[in-house]
Amino acid sequence: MTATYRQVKADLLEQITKGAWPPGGQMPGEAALAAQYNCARATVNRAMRELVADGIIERKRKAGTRVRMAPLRQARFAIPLVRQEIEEQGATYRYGLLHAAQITAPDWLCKGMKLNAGQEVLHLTCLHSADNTPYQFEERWINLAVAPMAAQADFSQTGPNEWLVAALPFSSADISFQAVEADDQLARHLACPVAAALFQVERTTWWEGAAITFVRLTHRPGHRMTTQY
Amino acid sequence: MTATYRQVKADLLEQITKGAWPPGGQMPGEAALAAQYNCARATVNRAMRELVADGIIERKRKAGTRVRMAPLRQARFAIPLVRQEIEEQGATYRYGLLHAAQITAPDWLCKGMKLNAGQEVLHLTCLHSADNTPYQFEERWINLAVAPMAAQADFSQTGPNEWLVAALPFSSADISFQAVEADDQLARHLACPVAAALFQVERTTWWEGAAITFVRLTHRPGHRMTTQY
DNA sequence: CAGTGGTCTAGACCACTGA
DNA sequence: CAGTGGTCTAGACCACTGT
Repeated sequence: MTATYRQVKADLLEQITKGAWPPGGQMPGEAALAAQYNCARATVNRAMRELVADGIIERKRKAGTRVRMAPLRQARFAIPLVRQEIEEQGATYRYGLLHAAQITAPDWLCKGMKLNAGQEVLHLTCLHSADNTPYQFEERWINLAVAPMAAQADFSQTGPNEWLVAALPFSSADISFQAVEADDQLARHLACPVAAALFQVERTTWWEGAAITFVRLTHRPGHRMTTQY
Repeated sequence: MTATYRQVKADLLEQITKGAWPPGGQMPGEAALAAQYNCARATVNRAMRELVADGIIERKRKAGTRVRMAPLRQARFAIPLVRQEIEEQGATYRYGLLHAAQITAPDWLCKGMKLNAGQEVLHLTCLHSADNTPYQFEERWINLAVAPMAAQADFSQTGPNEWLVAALPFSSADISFQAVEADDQLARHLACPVAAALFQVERTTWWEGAAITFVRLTHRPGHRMTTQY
């Protein structure tokens, strides 16, 4: 009876769960397992590579494979596009551009985006609504040195995020999540009391080493971000 | 000149980034690419499987491979153990158990953990400090039906999380993140003003379909969770 | 039904690294 | 330096699914 890599992976996971090899303990080598499962070494290899990706085991050449001491707890979460997020809840999405202006990047922004002092950026503020109630307030700065075409783009109908995703699809980013108290501006736009606790996401997006955009997304009170692992 | 799967992956990514195949557009099949890169089909296959995992492309049998319309934006983040998180910042970790009691699960908890009404749970509150200032307030409920040994465990020296990780290492979980206003209890324990905005994590941990524990971790003001993608 | 990706194999060579 | 995982190959069969 030969085994598929899925079966091998599942069985190994079960053995680990049952404690066949204690955390930190060494597991048999690929060759041994291949013999045991009556399959090719490549099959065992794939199963074990996935277990590494899942944070269950660690492998080192010569040293062999070990069960992780503390299982690496990690989760993936989707970075949502506001429009999708709202529409998936069955609500009507509405977008409004509140303000747009070309300005000289302030110091704090230059630091975060690694801009040269005096760099021109496009500053936007927008509001995303669900069923006509404020859902997310967006404040964004776009680096005009990297994305000069943003100066001509029309953000009155479509959010800058959707424009950017279309214009520069594949990029990397730093993200941070935090809780903030609503200041006057946030309270006004999100129709909530001043000092309400708000969930805020900040994201700096990079394109070939240069920052394209920094965005601060502030959600209405009670917003939750959820995921599983 | 043959190519490794890394080279193939990198080159495909570059082609995609350059727009060689527009979003939604079809890419060449594995056989064609293998010929083009002068490598085995398995090599191309591995490269493309990783691009799928990265959310860049979509593949279907017979239909072929396409560049994703909207690149799947997703990020991984590590679920930290408070102790590690604090020690990595170079601070001294201190743990304190504030309260422990066996109680009957309240209704709202039964819903979240899918418990039978009247189920006994262990309720704990703890404080994690960094350099002797409050860092994270933990409120936890443990399902004694699934983890009866928790009733005998000593949580006065070690946090329940570390105990659980050791006792039941591999499990799945639902997580949610949100901003909350400090109530009296939180303000007292975290030494912050009432109504301060706090970053809160809630996590339900499952073991073979049954909830082991529900935990609510509330961080001191200003806490940020960060990651990259 | 036919084309595409999914997976397996048996064997090979290589790179890293612990003993 | 020797053992372990990392990767590649050439070929094969299979499963799914669009046409």
